[in-house]
This record gives sequence, C-alpha cells and structure tokens, in this order.
Amino acid sequence: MEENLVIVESPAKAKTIEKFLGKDFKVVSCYGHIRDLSKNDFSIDVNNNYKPSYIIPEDKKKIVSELKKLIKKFNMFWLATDEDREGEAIAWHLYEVLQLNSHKVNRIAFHEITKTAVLKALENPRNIDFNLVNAQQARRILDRIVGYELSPVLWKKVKPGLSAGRVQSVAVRLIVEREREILNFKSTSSFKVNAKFNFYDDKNQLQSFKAELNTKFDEKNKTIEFLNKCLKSDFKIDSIVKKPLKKSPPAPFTTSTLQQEASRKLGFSVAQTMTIAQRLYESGKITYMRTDSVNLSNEAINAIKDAVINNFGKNYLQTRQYTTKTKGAQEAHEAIRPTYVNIQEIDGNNQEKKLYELIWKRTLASQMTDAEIEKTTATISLSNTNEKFIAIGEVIKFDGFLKLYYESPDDEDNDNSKIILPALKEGQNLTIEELFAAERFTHYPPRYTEATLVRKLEELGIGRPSTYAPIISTIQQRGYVIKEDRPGTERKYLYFYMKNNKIIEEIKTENTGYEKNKLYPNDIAMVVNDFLIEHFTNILDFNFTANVEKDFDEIAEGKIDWTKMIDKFYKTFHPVVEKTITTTKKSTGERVLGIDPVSKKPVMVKIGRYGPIVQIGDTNDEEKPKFASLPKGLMIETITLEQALNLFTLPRNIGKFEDKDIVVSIGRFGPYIRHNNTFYSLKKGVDDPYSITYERAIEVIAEKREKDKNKYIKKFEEDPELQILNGRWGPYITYKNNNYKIPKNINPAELTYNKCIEIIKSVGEQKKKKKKK
DNA sequence: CAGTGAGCGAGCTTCCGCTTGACTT
Repeated sequence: MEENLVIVESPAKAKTIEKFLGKDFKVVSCYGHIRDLSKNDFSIDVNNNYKPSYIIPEDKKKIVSELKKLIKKFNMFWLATDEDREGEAIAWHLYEVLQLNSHKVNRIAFHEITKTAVLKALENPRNIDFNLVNAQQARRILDRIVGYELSPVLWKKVKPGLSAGRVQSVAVRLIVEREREILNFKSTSSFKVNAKFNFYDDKNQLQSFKAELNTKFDEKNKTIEFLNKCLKSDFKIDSIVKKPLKKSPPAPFTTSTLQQEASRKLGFSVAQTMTIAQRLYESGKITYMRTDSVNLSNEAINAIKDAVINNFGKNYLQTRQYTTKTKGAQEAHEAIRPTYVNIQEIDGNNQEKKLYELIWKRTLASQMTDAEIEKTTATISLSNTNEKFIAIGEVIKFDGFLKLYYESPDDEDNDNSKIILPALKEGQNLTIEELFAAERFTHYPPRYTEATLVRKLEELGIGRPSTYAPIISTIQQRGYVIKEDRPGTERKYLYFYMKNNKIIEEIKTENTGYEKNKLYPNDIAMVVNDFLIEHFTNILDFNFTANVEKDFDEIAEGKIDWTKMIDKFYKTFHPVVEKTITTTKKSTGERVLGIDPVSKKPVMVKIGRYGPIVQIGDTNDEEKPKFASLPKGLMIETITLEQALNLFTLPRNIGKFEDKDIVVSIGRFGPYIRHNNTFYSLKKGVDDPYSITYERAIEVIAEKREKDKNKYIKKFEEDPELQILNGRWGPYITYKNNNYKIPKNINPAELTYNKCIEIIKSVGEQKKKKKKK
C-alpha cells in the first residue's frame, strides 16, 4: 500500500507538482470534468427539484477506470483541482465517482505552481465546499435549460440544426448589431488642413516642421476661402506648452489579452494562439494558458527582477502587483508568464518562438519603470484670421518599459507616428512651405475580429478563458458568422494644395473599406437574432450573465439554495418557451422588395429550406412562384429589387460552341459554365456569370481542357475503373469511387496494376484499424 | 457535385466549461 495520491486537472501540472513532492506522493491527472449531463437528453428532472442525472462521457471512461484501479493502492487522497467553481465541482465528482472514504480525503488548492505554494497547500487541507459545488451545478443546469429549450424552438420556428445559448447568442448579437450599425452608417466628409513651416534658428540653420489646423471645414468653399487667406498671411509661433506624460506598462498576459496581442502583433487566430500556448505549457516553458488572473507569484516577481536588472540595469526596475478588473474573474491561476524568466529564447518552431518571445517581453515589461514623455504643443497664429495651426511633438525623456515592449493598437492606421519638433521659441516668425487640404470621411465603427470579440465578451463577463476559442468556432459552424477578407471600394475625394502662391484643386482616389479577417453575420444570424430578441429579451440581454453570476455568488456563499434560484428562473422562462412554440409563426426574415414589372407579382426575399432565396409570386397563386438563391455577397437585409430581378437572368445561354450550347449559371458550388455536359467553375472575382462574354467562356473551357490533360497520369487496360490521377494534394489512385494516397517513396508513373491493387488493400486495412480504435 | 423551394413524417440536431489528443481532406 502506497501513501498519498494527489489528483489534479492537467497532466502537465501533475508532472511539475510531482517533482516538488517527496517519494510518498504520486500525482495524477483527471483531465478536467469526468462527469456531465448526457448530451443526448435533457438530464434534468424538473419535477424533482431539478435533480440532474450525471453520466461519465465516452471519452472519459478510460481515465475513470484507470483512476478506480489506482485508488485501491493508496491510503490518502488529495483533491487538488483548481480553486474555483468548476474546480470544486470536479473535486466533488471525483469524490463521488471514485467513492472515496471521507476520512481519507483532503481538498487542497494552489493558485500558483511553485514549491512553496504546493507545500503550503498540503499543510492546509479542508473539506469539499458544497456551496461552491452547488453554485457550479446551478451554472451547469441553467446553461442546459437555456441551450436545450431554446435550440428546439429555433428548429421549429426557423431552421433545423440551429442552436442558441447564454453565451453564443450574445456573441452573435454583438456581431449582428455591429453590422447593422455599419449598414446604417452615413459617412460625412470634412476638410483637414495641413501645413509645413520653415524658419532659421540661432545658428542660421533652416528648420522645418509640420502642423495641422485646429478646425475642420465642412464645406468646400470655406476651405478654399481659408486657404486663400493663408496665401496672404504672416505666421508666427504664438505659444509653446510643454507637458510631461507618463505611460505605465500593461499588466501581464491573461488568456484574453494574449489572444488580442498575438492577433495584432503576430496575426494568429484565437484558436492558433491557444494551440501554440498549449504546446509551450506542456513542454514546461510557460505557466497555465487558460487564466483570467494578472497575478504573479512572489518567486516569479523575484526572478523577473533579476532578469530586468541583468538586461537593462536597476534604472529600469519597478516591481508592481497588478489586480484584475475583469467582471467575474475567478483567478485560480497565475498570469501567463515564462516558467523560467531567465530563458529569453526557446527551442521550437517559429510560431512557438514568437509567442514565447511575446510572453517573455510582456512579463518583463510589467515589472519595468514607466516611460516618461514630454509632449510639446506649439500654436501658430495667422495675421489675418483667428484659426490656429497646431504642432504636436513628443520626446521620450526616459523610455522605461518601452525599451522592451509596446502594446499595439487595434487600428494601426490611426497610430499617429511620433513627431519630433525642432527647438522652438515663442514669437518666432515662420514662412509657409507647404499647404494642403484633403477631404476626409468619417469611418463606420470597426467590425469585430476574433480577438476584439473576445475582448468585448470578457468586458461583459461572458464566457471563460477555456471557452473563448470554442465560442468563435461554434458561431461559425452553425452558419451564423463567417470570418473573411472583403475588398474595399474606390472613393474620390477633393484635394487642394498650394503651388506658386496659388491654390490648386484636384480630384484624387483612394481605396476604402478593405477588411481583413473580420467577422460577418449571415442572413440566418439576423433572423435568429431578431427572433430571440423578440421572444427572449432577457436571455439576450448583455447583462444576463452578470445578473445570474450574482446569484451564483450568493449560492457559493451559502445565502440561497441553488434549486430555488433555478426554480425561479425556470418558472418564468419555460412558459415563454411553451408560448413561443404554440403561438408564433415560422420566422423567415421575409422582406418584400416590390413588384416584378413583367409578371406584376410581388418580389420577396427570405430564408428558404436551402438558404436565402428571392421569390416572385405568392405560394398560394395558381401559377407556381419562381425562385432563385441569393449568391454570396447579397444579403436579405440590403438586396434591392433590381439586384433581385437580375438573379432570374440565369441560367443564361450564351451561344453555341462545337455545336453544343454554352450555359452559364450558379450552382451549389458557385458560378459555372456548362458545355457538353461538362462543368467549368468560374473563379470569384475573375468572371461574373451575369456578364461573362462568349469569347471569355471559350477561353475558360480551353484552360480547363489544358489542365485536364495533366490530370491523368496512368490508366490500366486490366480495369478501366482504376486510374492514377493528379489531384490538389498530389498524385493519387482512384478506384470504384474511393481515393487512395500513394506512399511518398513511390513514383506514381511507374506503378503497375498489381502494385496499385496492393496499395488499395493496405490503405483499406489501415482505415479499418483506425475505425476500430 | 452543379436539381431543389409540394407535403408528410421519421429521426436527427442543441448548451457551457473543465481537460487533451486524434483527426484528413
């Protein structure tokens, strides 16, 4: 019989802790929750005090049976799961499932994985906190009720397969509402005036600097009027104001801030950041990567201190402890930091190195001095009018943490690069060298990126570090949201400049509205969001989570009974579900666009069985209505009558080639040309099915034919069904509608018939083996 | 692979938070 068994949540943590403890301790991991409500039914008995029925999910059966075997060999058990709601519940589930003897169980917790913290925890065992466990059960059951009652409503009233939930529906709402703000945004323009001034300094050296006018003109004529005044004006420095500024370093990384910075600085997606961080964590290079805490252990702060002094000297050291401002933070772990701060560079792939470097820099910077900046504002007056030019310069007096780390803004375009002004004196006369005015437009609010959506959710206290990445993938998988790039459009703007003491007008063009990796709502998101807001306002409220969190806290403090809280919620929520199912009509987002001038029938857009469609004529009419699907880029919300009618011009017969018709249309996989029963895809952005010419269509056909020539590597007389082809991922064998990979060491052109059959058989067996596993 | 959108009905879909691997096209 061995002595002590410690159970933690993560295997990497188990490995580390085992090193701190003596021979009398074995540390194992339970891999998170081992018990949950069944995925396949509601699993809550609403007539029996909301009694949940828990099961051990398929993927946890193995670990549970291993744990069961293991506990027989030990005498004392230490449940060392995280010290938060979920961690406490995991400890309780372990206790129940493993049927541990209550006299032999100790509940312990540590917020940091350091030797002192672990040893200290062992000296302070306690019992399982059932209030905290109940707070978790309330959270779990509330989420199940909301998710599993709302989703079926959507299946009946909108479309099968959809989903709704406390977190995802709010995330979708944010994106839908932002898109509508953008659609309704009216851009206005004004004229911004800039100038460049010259003067000779004490040493008779020519100096120059740039300045901007303190007013913007909303009319072209006023702008010209002002510019003409400038031509006749004298310029002089009116005043110089110097102001010291301090900039403090940002707090060490949490999951959310790491995701944001990795997105801005390294271009990583939220999911990418998490997988890379996971690898760094598993190889012991960084602390736990799913955390909402900005806290650093004392040991870490000491190590960072040394690292700052070694790298930058004492002048740059300023230790600080950060406190979290995040709503609902549970702070069960430290901030994300290098395990060993003295290691500046790690082995690993490029991405791992980059992410580590980012974490290392941010961690050190957090314990460095403020940056001291001197901001100079010079005001330049005109002799013949009251407007002033303003020149702003910034000089870094002491760089402090900026020596190492600079937090990127969301929008790099708005980052006014620091201007250094020459030494200026009040009363100095200036001559104007350059003068220009450009028409500038107000910009719509920015669309969400993955990272800015995470920040917004965190701000609202919605979602947890472990769920930010999954939320983003869920709302995309359900078809609510799509992440993509969209091209901008050209825009003309007015530009005036001074030349030979005259003002010259010019029309320039610029590209605007180009979007990269932004989250766009689909039509279905708009329809579902409107439906949910109409009938379930409370759940979609941005404060819903914050409100129920207050209740969970009271349950955790033992002030209220969890079943009472759930009962109160269910008694108001469930009747609305029932009422919505029985009394509301199906929601299709239908919008009537106008009348078709040919048939004189109404034209409408709505969500159909297979997606958004335009319909001409009513379903009840004698004559069946005509349908056309909305192609990518057109939305129910914004499509015009003209655009809708245009969709009915397909399929389009554009002429005969080699005695056969060429027909252009749009199918499930996008626009295509059909000729002689062969399909030729049209690439988006290159060819438009509504306007493609006969000549261009023949070109497309010829291109594809040329490509197909290279498609066949080999055919066999023994069996025409067996072929070696060149595919997107290289050469492969195709046989009876199945494709088989060719091993890398084999030259496909030299394959014989028998060798192919051999490959097919061996690959087939491998597939079977995998299925069994 | 490149139709579809009438209507009926069977059987399916779904939540949020803890954890890691196992996945191919």
